[in-house]
Amino acid sequence: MATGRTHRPATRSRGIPEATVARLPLYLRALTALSERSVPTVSSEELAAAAGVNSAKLRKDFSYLGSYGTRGVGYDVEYLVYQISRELGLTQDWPVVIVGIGNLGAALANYGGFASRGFRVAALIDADPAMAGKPVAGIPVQHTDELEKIIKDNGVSIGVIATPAGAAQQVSERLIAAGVTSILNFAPTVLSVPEGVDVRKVDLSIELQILAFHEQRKAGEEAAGAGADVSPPPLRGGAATNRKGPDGDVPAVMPA
Amino acid sequence: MATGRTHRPATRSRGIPEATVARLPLYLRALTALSERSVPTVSSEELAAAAGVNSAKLRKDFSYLGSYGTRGVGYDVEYLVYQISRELGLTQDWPVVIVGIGNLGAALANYGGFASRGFRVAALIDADPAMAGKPVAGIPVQHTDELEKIIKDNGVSIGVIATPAGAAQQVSERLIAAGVTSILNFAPTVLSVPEGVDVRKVDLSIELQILAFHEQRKAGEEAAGAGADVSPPPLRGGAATNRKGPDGDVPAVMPA
DNA sequence: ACTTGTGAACAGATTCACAGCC
DNA sequence: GGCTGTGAATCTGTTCACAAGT
Repeated sequence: MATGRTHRPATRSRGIPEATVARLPLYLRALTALSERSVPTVSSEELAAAAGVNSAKLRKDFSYLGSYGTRGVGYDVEYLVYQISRELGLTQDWPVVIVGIGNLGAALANYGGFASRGFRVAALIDADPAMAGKPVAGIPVQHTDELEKIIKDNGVSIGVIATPAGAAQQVSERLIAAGVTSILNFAPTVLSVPEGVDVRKVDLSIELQILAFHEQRKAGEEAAGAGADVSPPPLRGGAATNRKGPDGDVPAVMPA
Repeated sequence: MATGRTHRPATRSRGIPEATVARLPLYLRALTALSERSVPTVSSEELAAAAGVNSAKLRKDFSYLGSYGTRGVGYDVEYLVYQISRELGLTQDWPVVIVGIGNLGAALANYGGFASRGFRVAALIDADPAMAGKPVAGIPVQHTDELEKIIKDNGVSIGVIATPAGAAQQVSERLIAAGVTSILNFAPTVLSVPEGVDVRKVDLSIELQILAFHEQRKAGEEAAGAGADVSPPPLRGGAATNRKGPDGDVPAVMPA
């Protein structure tokens, strides 16, 4: 097995940190906006502001791609747009399929930013026979039975799952068996997939819960600042070790 | 222990790492499923598998919340559901507004997982006067003019932005001015907000671009393993230092 | 015997701060 | 003078491995 070194940073300029990869699309968007306004060059400071990050981070990120700037001047906008696009693999067109054309699937199909940047909706797939043939966003919906054929005929390697949670795992298995190796999952489930398949998930309720956590904390600090006590009735003593409510403690959530 | 120390880990059990917070909703979902199947206890190993993480990470995460397990046995499902819910602030109900009732906004409004877990759609808001009064997901859409009043009357602190990119910044400013302190942004823009306001973003095209990056890399490694050359025409020499195409290099993207 | 809880080691990401080049 | 590129320092997160508790 001399191949497939997925872990080590390889020789050198390969092995861009994951955190950097996740920011490249952000930079690309900001650069595209500058390009449309025909701005020729931009400093790390300006670009960082536009992308919502700090400039040291941006420079470090770019340093993984190569030395694409000019000291004392900044970065050439067009040049960088090309380099980042290439690094992200957007100089080629990726056909994607969307499975599950409910409200969300339809919204995704209609989303413009799709086509604009290297992606093409190759097909819409839904399990409901009544949907078959109906056009959504100008593309006729096809039945799940056709899934394997569609994937193969179009050389699709990226699939978007927008089905109900219950169907997602099975859909992912069919996609993968047919040749898909990257999945964007909107269904609120953990997908289990074989080694080598990438999954990214987008989950509304998780995001809201994270916001709620911080929101609650803000309320608590505010109250503390004003002199009120933060934790009124529920447990959690102040002692460092040996907490844990023994048993009379789970208040009105459902248990016995 | 004066007031509002937002940065240091405080005395002790405050200061749950951000990465842990982001996983709590995942654990909660897995636990809820177990709870529905009336499973009384679960080991870190089992729960970790269900949540798609490894067990050491899960135990470490839980250790930030307190000692809620029993050695040799595992965790009590109901008890943990309650503790995590409380930690996330889901024992109270959070009213949220959705601004921008296009395809996506409607999909979000219809999304069930919303109401189920501590969130309540208090209002739908859209700038199109033609939408006003129309019910979406059983809730009548209200006009943007009412935004401030709606936020204040309902004590909304979490807003969801599903408008086009161009409107998002302005909408966020109005939400914040009216009292919102957490925003979930689906518009493909960087929002700039004052200190103390939390923003999380969900961006389809960023996720796809990250997948494309890995997809491209897979294709490259495969080719390399098979003996083919990875980088056919474009630049990027192999030399370690002193790269950067001097000027005849930007191939057919748009520049001069 | 089994599983949690956690220090300690490790790995990854961010920030600092400045040398190097325009 | 101004701005990039990057080592070094720092911070955050993950994994290991085992002592402690049931």
